[in-house]
Amino acid sequence: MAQVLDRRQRRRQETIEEIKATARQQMAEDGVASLSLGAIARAMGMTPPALYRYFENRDALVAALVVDAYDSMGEALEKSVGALPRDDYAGRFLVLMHAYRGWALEHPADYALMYGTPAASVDLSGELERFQRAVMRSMCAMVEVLHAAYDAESLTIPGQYQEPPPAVRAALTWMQSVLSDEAVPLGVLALAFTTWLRADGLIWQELHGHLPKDLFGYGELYEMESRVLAERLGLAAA
Amino acid sequence: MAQVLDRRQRRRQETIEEIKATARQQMAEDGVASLSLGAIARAMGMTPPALYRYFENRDALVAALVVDAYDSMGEALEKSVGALPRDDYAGRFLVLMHAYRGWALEHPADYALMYGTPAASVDLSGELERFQRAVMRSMCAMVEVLHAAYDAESLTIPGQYQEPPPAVRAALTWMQSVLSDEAVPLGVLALAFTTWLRADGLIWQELHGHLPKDLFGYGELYEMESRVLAERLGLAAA
DNA sequence: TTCCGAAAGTTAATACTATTAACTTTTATA
DNA sequence: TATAAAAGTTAATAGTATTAACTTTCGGAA
Repeated sequence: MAQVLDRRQRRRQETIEEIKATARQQMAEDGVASLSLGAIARAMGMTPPALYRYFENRDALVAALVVDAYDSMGEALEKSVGALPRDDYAGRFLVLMHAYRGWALEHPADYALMYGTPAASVDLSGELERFQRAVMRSMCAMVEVLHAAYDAESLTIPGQYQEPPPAVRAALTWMQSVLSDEAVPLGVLALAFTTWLRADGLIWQELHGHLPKDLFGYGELYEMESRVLAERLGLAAA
Repeated sequence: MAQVLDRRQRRRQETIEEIKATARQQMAEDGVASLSLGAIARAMGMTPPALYRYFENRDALVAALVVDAYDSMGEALEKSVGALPRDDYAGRFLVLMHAYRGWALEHPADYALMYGTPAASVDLSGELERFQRAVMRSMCAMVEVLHAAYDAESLTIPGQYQEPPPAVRAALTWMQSVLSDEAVPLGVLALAFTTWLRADGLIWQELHGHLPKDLFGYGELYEMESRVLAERLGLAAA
């Protein structure tokens, strides 16, 4: 009995993965906006209503794709710093920044899903926690790098970050709890957070901005900003 | 004859404005994604096909809304610095940053239109130049403030910004030409650009991020970042 | 081996969307 | 007042998500 259910559930899981894979492929080809259940079903040799056996509706599928995207990104980030020695703080920081943009450029549709407007329409109530944890996972790698540098006294935290205003402090404390790492100083969290947001601004502009893409040396600009940041943070190289 | 056309064209222009106003209102209420020609027509007491007398298609309407949004934002930014004396560089900078976020929070739908994914699907060929000029207008105010500070030797430009890599240099030169202000140093342009992008990252996260909004002191975080930035740029107060 | 029940998938239908074509009304003037 | 263009209508097409009802498939139990 148990085996049977396992078997069926395995096939079911395979179908779910195939649906998501097909959806990702179509997003990559025609953009996020044109993600169509009909097109997905057609590509899989099914009829559209069959998809509702696997996802409650279109939004549920999108939500699943978003969570997957965060996981994929988190994995890529974690892998990127793995090769470098733990005390090469500057190196790990730069590799992480580079990997962040690299992942975004390799998965533009997923990135658009994570940070674009469609995500706002998606209902996340119910699995909100799982979602927020997925978001925080992508921050985790940066927090680790900065935390290690902090412990080695190789991180200069601006004064304002050490004594943040109360509302900011509350937010950072919440982050601490989600990361389940009460030891990480709030200043480190603040730096990690604003660093990612700065990267987001640059990458989003590169992917979806209205300035001539071919002309703009976004890659060099990004690397330049990363180096400036590493220097300012006082991160030591190995 | 001329009067007739003028009269007709004026009525036509009024209808166009009414369409855009209705669209903006609906976006504000139900989000950008649910912008529907049918709903707009219904609210105006028309039938949907009538709208095609004024806009070639849905994308053309969206494009017009985006250009309008950039203009509105540019105007708000210009107005914000108007009250302060020209030599209060830090004050003008902070007011500008504050006005930027303020406008975004007051016009979330327009902001989503400018930076969100729907804009990417919109075809801008044809009026590309007009569009890019609209984008650059919002940068203009920041460039002016920093340029004035630069001339007064009250702006510290990081070394990397003064000697940017070639591809970045090309982009900045292009910006110079669009701003039709060849005199503004490239370092100032680079600073203005990256400053806006940083603001974008914060604001976008505040509006469309997946972290608990009520908990996050985005306002205080933004002001904090602005102050840190002003200090780092070496901007002098009046 | 047959039979049963659940899972998976189908067809048909509803309600929405943008868009085009063809037709009608309105409008402003020559 | 007749005319021509502008503005708006109805009708139709093709696409979307979604639900309901029906059918097939599948895996195990009697």
